[in-house]
Amino acid sequence: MSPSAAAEARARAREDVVRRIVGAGRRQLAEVGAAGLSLRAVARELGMVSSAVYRYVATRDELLTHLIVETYDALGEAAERADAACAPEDAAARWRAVCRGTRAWALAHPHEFALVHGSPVPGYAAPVETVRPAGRAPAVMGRLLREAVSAGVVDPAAVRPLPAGTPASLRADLRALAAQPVFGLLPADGGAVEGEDALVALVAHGLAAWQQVTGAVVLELDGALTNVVGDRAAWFDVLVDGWLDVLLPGAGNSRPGAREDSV
Amino acid sequence: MSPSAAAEARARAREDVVRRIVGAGRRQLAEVGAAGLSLRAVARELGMVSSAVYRYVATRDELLTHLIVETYDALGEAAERADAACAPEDAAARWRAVCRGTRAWALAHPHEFALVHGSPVPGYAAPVETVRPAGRAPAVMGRLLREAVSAGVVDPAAVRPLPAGTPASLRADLRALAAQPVFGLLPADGGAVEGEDALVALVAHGLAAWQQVTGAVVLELDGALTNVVGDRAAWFDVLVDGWLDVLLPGAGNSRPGAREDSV
DNA sequence: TGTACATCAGTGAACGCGCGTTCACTGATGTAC
DNA sequence: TGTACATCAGTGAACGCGCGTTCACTGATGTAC
Repeated sequence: MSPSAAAEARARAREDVVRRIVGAGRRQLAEVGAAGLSLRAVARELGMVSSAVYRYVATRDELLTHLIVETYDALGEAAERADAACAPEDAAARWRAVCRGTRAWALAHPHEFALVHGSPVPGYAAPVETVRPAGRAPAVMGRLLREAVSAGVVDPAAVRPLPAGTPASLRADLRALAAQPVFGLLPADGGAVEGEDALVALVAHGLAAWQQVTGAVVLELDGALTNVVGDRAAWFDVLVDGWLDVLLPGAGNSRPGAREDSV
Repeated sequence: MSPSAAAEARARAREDVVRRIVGAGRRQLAEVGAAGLSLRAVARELGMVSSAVYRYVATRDELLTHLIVETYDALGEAAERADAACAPEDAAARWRAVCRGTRAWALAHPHEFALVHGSPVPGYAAPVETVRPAGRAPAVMGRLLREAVSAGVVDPAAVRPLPAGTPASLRADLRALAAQPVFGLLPADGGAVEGEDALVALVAHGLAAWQQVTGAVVLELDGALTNVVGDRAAWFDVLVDGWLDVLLPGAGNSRPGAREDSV
């Protein structure tokens, strides 16, 4: 065995153990939630002695960070998959699919979802590595809007404008958001574009819709709908459909309404 | 001192100590969050020995329940106060005030807000006493809508109907919600009412709006807007104003837009 | 008016628990000469 | 080919911590006769 080959094998083995540790952490997380996650329990599940884990993970918080990154990725992948299963030109179907996919993933992995969208774990501050994967799911919605505009599915003239009283600072923030690669609706260099106001307004609607959808899922997981609405999936669909008018105005997208299984 | 007077004095003293315990718990909560709340720390803050607390509170979970009830009440009171400060006939102003008041309270008491609207504390199940106070803040929005309808500010004919595909079970849930005392938009006995569909739809919009507003606050506290929007208050106002068209259609409520401090 | 008794708030020690983290160690594997 | 050495995964004991909860107790206060 050549020296480098041996080193590679060692590295592979290391990575494998790290994967098993993070996997055990994820199973723990699903059972007891982030606040109850413990390195000792992870070691126990893996049949290691607790101190051995420290060969692979420097600290409990580092394990948490791994888990957060993995969670964002899994959530993003769920959104991407739901999107990819639709006909690319059917923006309304894509929007619905992404929303439903997000909700389904969250219901299947409540503790993991809470880890990234719940109250922060006491004493833990999310490090930088966490920021990039966090954008993966929102990016799906962004791409969807961008493609709808460039395909002419959305009529910019029909986009509801921002309220007259919107402060300039907020307009600037939203413009910057529209220019980010995620949306790519405006040139990043800040150059003027025809119909810019409408595109900025569209991004604002997209952000609002994302907040509505994500917030609704958080509240549902929280039990906020207990004794209020029984058929939560149907209610979620109503919520989601309510945005179609706003996100995809013009071109006959208005009030597409009915689900496949509707009455 | 008569026997009963002595008993009363003892009872008053007891209540006072319970109040101080819950107060210390609240301060703890604000500092370390619900997961970190400990009876021992509460006792320490009060200068008692930890076992003495058990004279007043049977268990850590009972203290948590006290805190949850208090939190719902404080949040409800904030909403009520914001509402009461408005001219009763100005439904749009009331809606904005209630939303802003809710957000302001949440920003001022993030851990308490997370206690009732965040991921549940591991191993804690909210008991029944918790249900009634939970409805206090939503009730404010309900009352607002009911009064807007009965004062003729809302034109039922202009209310956007539910999507055609809404399942009957969901319609029934929403109808039941509309008939609850909170809304009081439909008779509780289930008797038919003219324009019932519109009122049910209005309640649905109210529920959606409540989810949007509450969800947006949860996500903001979570840091979801970090590096996205700087002027969060202005963004929240845009969100809130966006619902006016839907919640208060007709009678010139449409697009009231501008804030007092608008450009 | 005085004494025996009951009530009950608060004390202090102790229980058993699980945690994160450190540290000196063993033993296997691969490397250098 | 054989021996001395380095690397490093995993061990086991220990540290100090804070927690929830129990229990036998002291001491003050008020009650009954």
